[in-house]
Amino acid sequence: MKITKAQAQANRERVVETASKLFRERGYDGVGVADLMAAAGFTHGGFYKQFGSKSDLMAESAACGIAQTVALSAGAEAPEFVRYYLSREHRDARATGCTMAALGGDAARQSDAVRAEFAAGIENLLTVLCPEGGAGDGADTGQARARSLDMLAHAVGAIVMSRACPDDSPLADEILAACRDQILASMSPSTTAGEEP
Amino acid sequence: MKITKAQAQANRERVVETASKLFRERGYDGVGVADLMAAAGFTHGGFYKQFGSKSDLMAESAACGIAQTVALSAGAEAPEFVRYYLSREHRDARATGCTMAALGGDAARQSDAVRAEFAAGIENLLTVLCPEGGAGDGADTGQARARSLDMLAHAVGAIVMSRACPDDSPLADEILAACRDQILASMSPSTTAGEEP
DNA sequence: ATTATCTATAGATCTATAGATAATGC
DNA sequence: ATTATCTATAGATCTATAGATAATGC
Repeated sequence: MKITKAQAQANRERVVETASKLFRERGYDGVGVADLMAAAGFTHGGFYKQFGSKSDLMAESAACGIAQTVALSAGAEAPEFVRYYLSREHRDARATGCTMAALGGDAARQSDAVRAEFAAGIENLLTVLCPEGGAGDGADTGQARARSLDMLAHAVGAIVMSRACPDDSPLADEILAACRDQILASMSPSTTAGEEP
Repeated sequence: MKITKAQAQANRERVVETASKLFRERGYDGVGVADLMAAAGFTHGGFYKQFGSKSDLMAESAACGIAQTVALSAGAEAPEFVRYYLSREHRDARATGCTMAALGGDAARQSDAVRAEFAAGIENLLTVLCPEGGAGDGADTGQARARSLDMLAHAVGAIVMSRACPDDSPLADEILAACRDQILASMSPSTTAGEEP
């Protein structure tokens, strides 16, 4: 019943990826260790040789999930990304969609370790969404960073609110459309400069 | 051990209000029936004479919680409400703050009955946020309604994202400030008309 | 010999129900 | 007599641990 070291490492990664999806689908409290290990193809006893606790895995799987969103957004133009993020397809694909939208509310009630991974994920996403806002400390870079944070929270809120409505609810689609139009409109006039007086 | 009919009704309402707060603080799965009844001052056995199931109570307490936010926003000017909603005080007061921000993510994984209460609550909030968008079907009322939905999702997203960061994280405050400034700026030029070409 | 995984289980939950208790309201 | 609440408990979870098993890797 024992396999190679490399296989063991791959098995561990499979557990993290499976957890990342199951948690997004059912929430942190909606997935038991036994459930999760069975979904990854193991028995639950082995879990505690791979991870210190369920909470440790939650932090690791959050980092894994957010990294997927960062990788996805790195290859896309901003409006293209917004159109995907605010789509019905993304809203309805909870298990593979954005971790912040699926688990942001749960994260608020988790350990600081889990929330630190969320914060780190947001910072990583910022370096991709606004590369110019990374280093430096001027008013322009601060402005770009603020606008990216605002856009991100705006998009996350749209998905959260849309998913909180019943399936096939017109309101759910209305929320997505309203936010998508508004975010795209706020981006088109000028991507970097603000419109404050 | 029996009390008057009026007292029994008051007791039932106390359970709903206690649930509304405890759920916002710890999530739907974070509060057991025994916990909840003890917090309201009862033993857990009585719960099932008051409610059909825990899920029934979740729907009822969601309606109760959202009604509080509707009542609060009804008495305030829009910018005043935005400044309160996007404040650190509101973010840190989970048990008494907005139910949609606290439980929107959880609601997505609950029964259609729970989500129907969320949708109804959003509609109620809309009649308060944009009275002009209620009846009628013209382009202007549709625009006002879309802008209100957008503003609501935007504000909810800001609270969700801010709470997902560690306590005392600078990023958590930065998200609030960025969204507050952006929402206020988007409101000040013209409240009803859009800025599309 | 080491170690990745499995079997079995302890101990603590959680939802829901059954029957007892005691005060209201006819 | 009715009924709001309480006591006690069933049955199903859930996290975590202990010890067995069997293949790797020295």
